[in-house]
Amino acid sequence: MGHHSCCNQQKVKRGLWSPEEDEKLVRYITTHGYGCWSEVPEKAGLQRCGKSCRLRWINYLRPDIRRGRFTPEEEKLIISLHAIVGNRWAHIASHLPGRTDNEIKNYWNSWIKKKIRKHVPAPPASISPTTASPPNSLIAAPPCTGSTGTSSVAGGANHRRPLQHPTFSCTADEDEQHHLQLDAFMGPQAQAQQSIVSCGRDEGSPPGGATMAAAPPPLFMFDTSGPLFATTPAQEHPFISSFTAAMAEGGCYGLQLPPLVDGMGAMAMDDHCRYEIVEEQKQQQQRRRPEPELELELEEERWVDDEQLLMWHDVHDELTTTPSSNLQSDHHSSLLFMGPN
DNA sequence: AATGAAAGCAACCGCTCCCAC
DNA sequence: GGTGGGAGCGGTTGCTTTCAT
Repeated sequence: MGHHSCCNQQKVKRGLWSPEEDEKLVRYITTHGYGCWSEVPEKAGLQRCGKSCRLRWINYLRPDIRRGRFTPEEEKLIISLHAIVGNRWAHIASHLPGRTDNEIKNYWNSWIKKKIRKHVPAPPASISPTTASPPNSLIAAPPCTGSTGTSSVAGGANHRRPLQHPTFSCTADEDEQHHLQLDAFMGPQAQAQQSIVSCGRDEGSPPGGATMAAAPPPLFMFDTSGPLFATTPAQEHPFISSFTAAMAEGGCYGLQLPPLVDGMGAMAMDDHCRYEIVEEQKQQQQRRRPEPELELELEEERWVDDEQLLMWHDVHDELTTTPSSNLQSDHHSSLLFMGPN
């Protein structure tokens, strides 16, 4: 435990910020900038550590901060991005102007909690590969599985309390409408889920347990349970066809998505290379095979649609221009797609 | 009206990365 | 190449607010 080195050197105040402290910090940064956060407290006359000042500024005092409820568009974006990059809140936040990673993280975590709670009453029998859910509904595993990964938008009866933010307030009916819209958005993805078969979860994510929260299923996956590069009927899904066509047109890697991280392009080598990679993926999958109900849930939640494809391109463009050192996510490494060939 | 539970949110903690030396 | 400090990030905690009974 203990505090940061910058906090040990002086007696620092902790806890909530007072308006006076906020004012001091804002006044200082707006006039001097924040070249070195460790120097900010002293120069601004605050008895806080630099990290605390930074956090306060970034999460609350920044002039461009946008507060209030997430719009449906923002929610969609968060969901899509989370499916792609996982718990990289700062990265997700970079796609939502005015939103902070902390805010998105809090939103996501509370959303996950709602989802889990919603499914607590569901008897185990309801989790059946063929009967568990209506077409547009996605299933959450019971809490004992600890599954909190990428997930559906749980609309319907389970509802939020009235909005508290004055800038984005709405009535309960509007709130309901808001989430119905979100459900409508999520529907096609659930329908497309059969297009995808699985492989490659985050390294180090054991089956079940809370770590699933940090290891959402990748957006694109491939089947390692059958013959190498076997085509599944599901791959005939229109999305897949259009997707592979787009890949071909874009001069991408043929059977694979363009790499999200540096070095992944090397995976598009020869068959021998691919074979080794797939074998490795198989072994990893064996090590972390989910429990049956979890597996079902993951299957339920594999969804893609054209909008996600566009999102994927955006993110890919960004990630491929970002130094790989900033993108160590195993999540990215699992982002492969094997086409119908 | 009182009280406990749930939800929302701000802030802290610990870790990793980056960079200067 | 090794080291230390600063910055940034994700996970977690705990306080406040709101809801339900």
